[in-house]
Amino acid sequence: MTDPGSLLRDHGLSVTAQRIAVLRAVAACPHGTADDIAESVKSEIGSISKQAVYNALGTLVEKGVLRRIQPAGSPALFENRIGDNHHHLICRACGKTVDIDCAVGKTPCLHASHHHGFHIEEAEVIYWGTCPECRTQA
Amino acid sequence: MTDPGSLLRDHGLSVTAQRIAVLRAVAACPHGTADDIAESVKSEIGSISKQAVYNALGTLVEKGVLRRIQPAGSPALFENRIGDNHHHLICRACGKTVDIDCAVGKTPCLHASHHHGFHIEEAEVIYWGTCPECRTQA
DNA sequence: GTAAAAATATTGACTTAGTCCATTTTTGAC
DNA sequence: GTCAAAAATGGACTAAGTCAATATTTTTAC
Repeated sequence: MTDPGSLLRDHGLSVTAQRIAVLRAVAACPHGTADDIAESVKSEIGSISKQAVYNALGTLVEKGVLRRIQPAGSPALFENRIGDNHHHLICRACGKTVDIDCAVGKTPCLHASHHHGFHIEEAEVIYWGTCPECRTQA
Repeated sequence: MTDPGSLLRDHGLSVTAQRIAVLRAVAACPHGTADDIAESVKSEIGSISKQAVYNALGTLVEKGVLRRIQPAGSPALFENRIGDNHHHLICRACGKTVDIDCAVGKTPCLHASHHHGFHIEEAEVIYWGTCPECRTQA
């Protein structure tokens, strides 16, 4: 991983212990919830306020350092794998989330047939299914 | 629209005034939130409990009569256009949601390159962009 | 290195979307 | 019409996240 300090500076952000710890936590738990990340940060630097976690995550998503995915029926998840146009495959039963490379392979990998005058920025794809473990149980 | 009563019976559900009104409300406001639907139902049959709205919507989604979409940063939306594999285009600025026919045209229109042993049931696509009105304002 | 300004963090109340549960009412089958 | 099962009601509750005032830290300018 790039040094978190320079990563922040490069995006014009102040370097704070909280933000560095949040970056580390996202790297450590990919597809983690805000809460997972808060827990992970606490175990690293002792304590952090809920608000600081949300602020940091929000700012970092805004600057394009992190990506937020928000699947139906789940709190938002965060990941640091960005810019490669990958998608997500989520288990309906247990919520397990894995990365999936884009089926087509380039960005944007999809084109809407009729865009209603919208300017389309991004195509987000979520595959829903059942993971091997949950399939065995059923 | 199919008669709501038979639609419910066909799916093995009891026919109640609340469910019929919910079906009508979803037809009347496509891409409405649970709250929009509750309001619409109230104006039709006078009153309904919040719980009945959630129960009805949940059951109907489960039976495949309605579809739930849950975009980031928005409460769940419901629609009755199902089975044609269409997708959604949402304005980041104002939240306006429109239907988009599948770019490829058949179900499932996408195939994950590596499915990690998952059984994939559905590919959900959300296009994010800016609608013509919001684009003019910016 | 210091001080002022700007940015960020803390705390705690608050909001929104939705769930849980005990009770009452309605529905469908005989 | 009766009765069991299904659904609706009402109200408390929870989870995820936002707001806003204050305190602290970081950055910038000297």
